Amino acid sequence: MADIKKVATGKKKNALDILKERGFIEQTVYEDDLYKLLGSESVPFYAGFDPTADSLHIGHYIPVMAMAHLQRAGHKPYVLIGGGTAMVGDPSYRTDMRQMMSRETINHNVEAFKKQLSRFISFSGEGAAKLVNNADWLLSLNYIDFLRDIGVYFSVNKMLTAECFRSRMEKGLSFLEFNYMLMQGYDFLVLNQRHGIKLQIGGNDQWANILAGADLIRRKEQQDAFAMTFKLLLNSDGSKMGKTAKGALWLDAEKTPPFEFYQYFRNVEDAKVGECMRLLTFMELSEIAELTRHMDERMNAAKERLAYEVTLLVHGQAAADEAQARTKAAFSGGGGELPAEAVKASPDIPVAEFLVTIGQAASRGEAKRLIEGGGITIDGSKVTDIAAKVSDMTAETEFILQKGKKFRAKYKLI
RNA sequence: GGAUGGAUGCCCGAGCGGCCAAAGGGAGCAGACUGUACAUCUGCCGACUCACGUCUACGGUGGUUCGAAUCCACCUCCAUCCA
Repeated sequence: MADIKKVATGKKKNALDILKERGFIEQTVYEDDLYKLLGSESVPFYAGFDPTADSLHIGHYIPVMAMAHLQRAGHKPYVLIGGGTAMVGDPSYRTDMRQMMSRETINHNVEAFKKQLSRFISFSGEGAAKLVNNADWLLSLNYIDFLRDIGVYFSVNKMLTAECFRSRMEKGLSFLEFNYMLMQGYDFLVLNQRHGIKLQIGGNDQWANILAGADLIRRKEQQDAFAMTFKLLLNSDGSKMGKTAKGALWLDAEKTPPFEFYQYFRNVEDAKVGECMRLLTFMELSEIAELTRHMDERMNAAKERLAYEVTLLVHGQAAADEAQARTKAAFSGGGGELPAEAVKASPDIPVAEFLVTIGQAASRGEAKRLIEGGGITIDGSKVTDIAAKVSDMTAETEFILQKGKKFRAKYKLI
């Protein structure tokens, strides 16, 4: 990982160039002016996060990395927690209305966010990042004042042309949700007035909302305000990257164990490895180019590196090392280094039932189907009889069980 | 407030009295091919049972019927049109 201070004090490169060459940028406004601004002074900027869960997930990763790059280039990050807006729910690109949240839940989530964010951006020292919560100004808003001071600047006609609302016109959109754009625009205005923030960044799905704020500042305050949105990580079939069977890929070790997290990146498709490295790690571009030069099995080395780097950033060195070691043990044969998991069961337990016990099958029926499909191997020999007991397969009480190609673990019966 | 249409398995979606644990697609899991990739192909895909089979499921509650996801009544929620 690059040293923050060294980068910050070294010969400064324009942050926009850094983000551009790594492939972050999707859209900007007044790009030339923004470029000059970023090149001439330390610019306070912000990105908003909805505290709708108690962990960030991979979808937040890119804006967070962008914040880190900007901070390293000498700009000052503000993390806006949407404690107030979360009580409304962002309608953007959603087919259903979101659940509204209580203040307690939101506060709990904010704490969790800060902890995770501090791995990427610094909350102390010079240019420290700051956390702000829009509940602080949104909750005390007076409706009439808001309509008069802010409402006048918004054209409903214009709002309706925004893609995020248009797609909702068929399904239905409540007035509550319709106001989300005004509130988010207001956030930008407040932050501009209080902290001199001139730039909002975010995912491209936030483009309309970010623009609303920048426009509001330009019209109401006659001041420059800029917007920047980032690419979304997509699989080559166009689906969002980071979806797993269990839902999102979380940055929280409890929700997505580091090993699983590591494996996700170990398995990204070849074509996306370079992109992931540029967007999700601080690796040098030249090194990335070198590692991803060959589109064949040499790609595996690049994927190992990617998985390691990303896990290191998110979970720290110990977790990254462990994930790597477990991977070696599980996939490079052997198994001596695999830690054995103790399971309370007799050697006479049927294999099918054992699979259910260890959580590798949801029901005995599924376990039997797995065996019928030839997916289960114990100590190297395939289980072929659905009624087989563990003791039929091995005389040992400690053995290696494989399910398919990707699951391999050692168990000890007690 | 009125009229009409709708609610089906993890998701989308067909079924419209017995042949329905419910077509088709997606997701998922396993197998083949590989490089722990992508794409492709094959199988599986409610629970329990070795199995015959049994149970639980088509928004909710009742009803008609030998038999209901399918018909009827009421309720809940959603959409469209009219006011």
